[in-house]
Amino acid sequence: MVLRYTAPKGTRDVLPSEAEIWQQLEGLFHSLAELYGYREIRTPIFERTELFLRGLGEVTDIVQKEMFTFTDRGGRSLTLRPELPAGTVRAFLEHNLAEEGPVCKFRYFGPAFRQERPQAGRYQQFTQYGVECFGSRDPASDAEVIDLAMAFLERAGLAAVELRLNSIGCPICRPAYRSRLLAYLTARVGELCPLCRERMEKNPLRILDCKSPSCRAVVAAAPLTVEHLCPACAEHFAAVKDYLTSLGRSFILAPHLVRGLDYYTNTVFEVVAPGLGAQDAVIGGGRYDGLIETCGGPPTPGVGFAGGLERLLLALAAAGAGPREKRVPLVFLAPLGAAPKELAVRLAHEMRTTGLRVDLDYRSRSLKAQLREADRQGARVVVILGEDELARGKAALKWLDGGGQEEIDLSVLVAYLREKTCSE
RNA sequence: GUGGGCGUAGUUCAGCUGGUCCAGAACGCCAGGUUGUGGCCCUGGAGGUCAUGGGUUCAAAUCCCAUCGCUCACCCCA
Repeated sequence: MVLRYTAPKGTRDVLPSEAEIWQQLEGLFHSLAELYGYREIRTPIFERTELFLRGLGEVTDIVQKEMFTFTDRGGRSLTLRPELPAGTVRAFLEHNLAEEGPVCKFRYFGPAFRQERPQAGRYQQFTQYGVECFGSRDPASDAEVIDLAMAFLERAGLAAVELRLNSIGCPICRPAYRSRLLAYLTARVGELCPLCRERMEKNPLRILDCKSPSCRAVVAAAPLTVEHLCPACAEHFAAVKDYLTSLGRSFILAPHLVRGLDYYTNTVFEVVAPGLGAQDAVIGGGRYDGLIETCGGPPTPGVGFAGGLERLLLALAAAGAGPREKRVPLVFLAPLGAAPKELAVRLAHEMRTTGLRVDLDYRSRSLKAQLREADRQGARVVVILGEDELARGKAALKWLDGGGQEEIDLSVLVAYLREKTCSE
């Protein structure tokens, strides 16, 4: 088979059979976030490049090698958003939404783009959903965000997940911790992988997260962030844990968890699911009290999480779980002959106008073929329109789930079908 | 950016130590078995330049090279 065109690398088509699950998950996310008070915000798919440089940090991998950047005809540098929080912050500041109240809570859902080699659970275009809570420093907000993330996964049908939690401190306690860590690592630098030796300069915290066995051995005895929090951070972290416990959300302390984006402070967490291969985090998030200021706004605390829908779908498939599909009952029209077909076309129009889901086969095939088609589509009932029935002003209704067959006057057909199929 | 695996019907795959393979199976699709009755069953049918290009050979889906594509992993993240 010679294909002239294929979808671009790292992108995928959501075919009709899958689109239904997408709709359900999207709907679930919106309705649940709504219950928690997070209102939807939709921002552009591309932004000025500088926004991401500032927001994400110039030394992050995303900025250094993963952005889809282009220049418009006016010579401005634009970038397809690699994540949604930056645009959300921009809109928050641009429209002075902070004026509407001390705490602003947003949810978002939409495509994001990163130019990197695709692999299981990682795409160049993926769908990011998440929430942001701006303006609250309260640990209860951290707990709320995490609770919402977990509730969403739970309701989506993903039961076996693991919530991993850590605190990486704030600008007050982190420098001190950082130098302690560096002192420890410098003594054993020879045992680190080449990559981590480079990290010593740029981002030593990331070494804690390295998967290389030799680094893990070094890191096992390294000082931990949680042991060097300032009193405020320690208190905050303790409160987050207490809140989570009282909400019935169990978690696993992950002292080596550090997230790859510069803007995180205090709480960081991720939710991992089994069966996902190397990319097993379905949701990641945390607190980022410095982000809004970095983007040019007033000092404003924030917490949030972001998840990838494609990854969630993979996890659901691996777990053999997922939301149940619930479709509107289908009425299938099966005309036999020219005159009945003409009537069927008009009937279908009328029925659809009244809200019935109706389909028919225009190919004028045998009744057997039409019934097979109805069955294939999962129809609830077939309306058989033959010359005989029409002559008597009637139609035959065949209920496909074993309910038998009956004749109904054409004059009351639509009302009858509505009553029978729209009641549940 | 680096490394491994793979590209055969709509789908999942078999065939790959070269020769009844100008290629098979299952599922799906179409039709018949029931001159107007689905799902199960039976029968038949359609559907593939074996990713593309080149090479080796009397002979290549099968060996070699290149290109393209997919995939997994590293890096990093959703």
